[in-house]
Amino acid sequence: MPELPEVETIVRGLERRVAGDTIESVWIGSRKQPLKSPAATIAATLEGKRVARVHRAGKHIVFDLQAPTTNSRKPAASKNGSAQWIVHLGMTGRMVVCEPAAEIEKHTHLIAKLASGRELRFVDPRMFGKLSIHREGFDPGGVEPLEVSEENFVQLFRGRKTPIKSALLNQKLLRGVGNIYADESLFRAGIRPRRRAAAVTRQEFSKLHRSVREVLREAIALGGSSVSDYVDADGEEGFFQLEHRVYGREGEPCRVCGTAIRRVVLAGRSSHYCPQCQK
DNA sequence: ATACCGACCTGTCAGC
DNA sequence: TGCTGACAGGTCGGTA
Repeated sequence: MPELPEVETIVRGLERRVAGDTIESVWIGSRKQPLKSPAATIAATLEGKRVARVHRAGKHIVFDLQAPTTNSRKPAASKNGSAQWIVHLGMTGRMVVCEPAAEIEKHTHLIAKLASGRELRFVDPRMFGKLSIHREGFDPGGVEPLEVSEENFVQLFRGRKTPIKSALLNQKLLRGVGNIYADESLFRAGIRPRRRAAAVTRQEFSKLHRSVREVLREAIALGGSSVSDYVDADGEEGFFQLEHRVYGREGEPCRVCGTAIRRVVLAGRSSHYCPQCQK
């Protein structure tokens, strides 16, 4: 489901709705698949903590947790009291903020009861999502596409023999770009997905750097892409799917030149491009 | 290093 | 109506 713009939209919604709230108790389902840390560790870490901030690192949602402030001054409290809850939504994961009375959806794997009376739920049918706990300073590696300079961007890919699209999807290089935004960025930059990164010119990299950031910014502004079932923390759909120029448009006319959009499989993923506009 | 493939899961949709 | 196969926003590990 979620790439950088979708996760960013969800994070903004969560920050607005649960930051400052306190997690009173946690229920975790019996499925082990979504858990990267043991259920007992997750539950024990979340319970009693205040959600100080919700932010994003690549496609990961990061909840900064802190122990509630007390009157007593314990030197160790601030150190032991902080932790991070990391949520990766995989393909179909969703974070839902709702009233306790709301029906518990199938594939609900975690429910956190909040002091405000609401609940924060993690729902994920395919269970490719992952929940984990980190002490502090979580870093998934890679650089943020919206922060990287053109120089550093070029350095990431220079000389690699891998197809440029595979490189864009490599989260250890650039974090947050997934299948949709890789295809859309390459279209705007006029580069075919199979081109070797090493064969991309400096000028094309410059264009790609701009395209990636432009596509991500526009997508965030429209609340992400709702292709099948994506909704944000408020249950709202995004609208960037209406702006897709190649993704999911196999056989349809290119919006620029009218040529039929092609689909090929690259690294096991559907890849869409215009054979006329992209070289 | 790199690239391809299956595995991990469930759901949906097109075609017969 | 129901079966089958292809496909889905992601990542990991194995193998050549």
